[in-house]
Amino acid sequence: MRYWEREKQVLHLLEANGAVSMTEICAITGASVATTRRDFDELQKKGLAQRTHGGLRLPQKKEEPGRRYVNGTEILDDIDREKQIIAREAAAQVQAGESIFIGAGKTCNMFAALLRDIERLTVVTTSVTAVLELAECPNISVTLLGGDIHTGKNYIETLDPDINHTLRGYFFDKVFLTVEGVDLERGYTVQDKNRTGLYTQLSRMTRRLYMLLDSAKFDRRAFATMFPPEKACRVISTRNMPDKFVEFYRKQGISCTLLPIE
Amino acid sequence: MRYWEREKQVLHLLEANGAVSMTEICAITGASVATTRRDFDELQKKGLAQRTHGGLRLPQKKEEPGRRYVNGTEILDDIDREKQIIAREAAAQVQAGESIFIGAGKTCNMFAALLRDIERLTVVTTSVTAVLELAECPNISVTLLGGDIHTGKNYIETLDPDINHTLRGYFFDKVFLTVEGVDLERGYTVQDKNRTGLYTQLSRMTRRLYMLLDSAKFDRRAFATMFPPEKACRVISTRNMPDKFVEFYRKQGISCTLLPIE
DNA sequence: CTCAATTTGAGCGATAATGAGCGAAAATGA
DNA sequence: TCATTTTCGCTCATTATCGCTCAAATTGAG
Repeated sequence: MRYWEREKQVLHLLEANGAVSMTEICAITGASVATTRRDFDELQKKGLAQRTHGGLRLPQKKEEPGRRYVNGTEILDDIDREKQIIAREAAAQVQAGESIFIGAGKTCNMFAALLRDIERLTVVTTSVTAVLELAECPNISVTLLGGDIHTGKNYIETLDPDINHTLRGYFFDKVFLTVEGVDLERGYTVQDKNRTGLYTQLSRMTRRLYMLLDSAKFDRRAFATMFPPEKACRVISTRNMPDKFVEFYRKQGISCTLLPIE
Repeated sequence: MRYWEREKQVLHLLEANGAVSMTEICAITGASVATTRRDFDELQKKGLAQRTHGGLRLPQKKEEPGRRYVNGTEILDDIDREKQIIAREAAAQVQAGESIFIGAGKTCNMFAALLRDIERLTVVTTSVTAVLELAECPNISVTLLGGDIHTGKNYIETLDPDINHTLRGYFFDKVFLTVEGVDLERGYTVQDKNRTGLYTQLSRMTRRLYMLLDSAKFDRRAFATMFPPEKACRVISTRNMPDKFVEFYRKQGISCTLLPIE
């Protein structure tokens, strides 16, 4: 049986059942598992099916662009669980009447969602998703900084390379940021260079700069460097933080909260 | 039975009964409890179900305060149907490569959602909800103007009384706005006075200012006046527009599209 | 026919899925 | 409340599948 015949067969069965198994197809087409495997790879490459262990399934309905269910706080894996624990600790630091800045990222979304009951809170942010968490809270005054929309996996943020003049005259009791990576040599790094200007400026506009770092951030380098790791700030992370970072922060005298992972 | 078959079975039964038991599924699929347990974990991780002792339940959709599901495009009544028709006509006016401004409101949300496939579109807006509709379209450059967050029934917008300096240097091919009310004496009126400055400025920054007016807007007065009704602009509305408005616009030589309500 | 390119099949260690067993925790019922 | 039963979470051994490479078979061109 030639490969186009096999492909036709596979697609037919796939259409009918929603999924087919490797052994099933091998039996029907008479081809070896190696060949069937290659067929499956091919079909996946064409986007006609999706490979699974032991078989193929119909490609999941693609959500329309822009219509994606915006949910930047859902816990999907262990790293998300870490983020949630970190967000809780960060939220515990915020008190009524304070003015804070919130960065963009999933941890920050979770963090924002935990602030709803704090009285007379003033929040400034570049995160559209964080705004969604707080928009309807009458006790919280939310200001969204403007700029071009950039979309990450779990967040939407605004980026404005000339943002600094907008911030003039503000002072924050606390600033909460996440980054894409931390590295002892390169420091805190982010993917978009337009963020570095804002974040660096923010570090000068507060006495309490919190970095929220889950364990996926350590020893990773993103494109643009913001500031060196010894820059004075407070770190909230989990016990998964590698020893060399723990030691480094301790040596620098930087307050470093390591939360247990329940 | 492979795991995708089990998943299909489980989801099917879950949909039908609202809950399934572990032993039940084990019997049906022929898999061991260990495997079924893992399946359940997987489904919970995907957010498709919620684990309980001895089984699975449908995830309860809880509406936390502030976490209200932001859906600014849902059609709930006849007025919404009008808005949808108006939005479609407005979207038909937009061409590839243009730069447009979108205001805040349900009609504008619907309008934004219809722009996703237009190539090389530049969108500037104060509507956070409109941004959500367009954020993930790579063909569209979206800029969100900053400001304080204000929440309406069907939208979230930013308001900045000093916005005008940010707009300096921009020019829009078309500007699409809605208002809270139109009145032949008072003109276009909105609830928040901070919007009038921006909207008045916008009317000077384009040659094509479209007003999107459903029939609930006529003969209503909101708090703040923006500009008089004879101010040059194009109107998109439905045949429900009262005759005196039709006559007025015609006398003023203002282009006025009256759409049939299907 | 020869030779190269493509397609297929087989073997290999690595990886993922599965099933069974065990102590701990939770639900059940007196 | 306490004892019993069920379920849970976890680990470990087993099995199936995966990804890969290399050899054999098939195909097509000169």
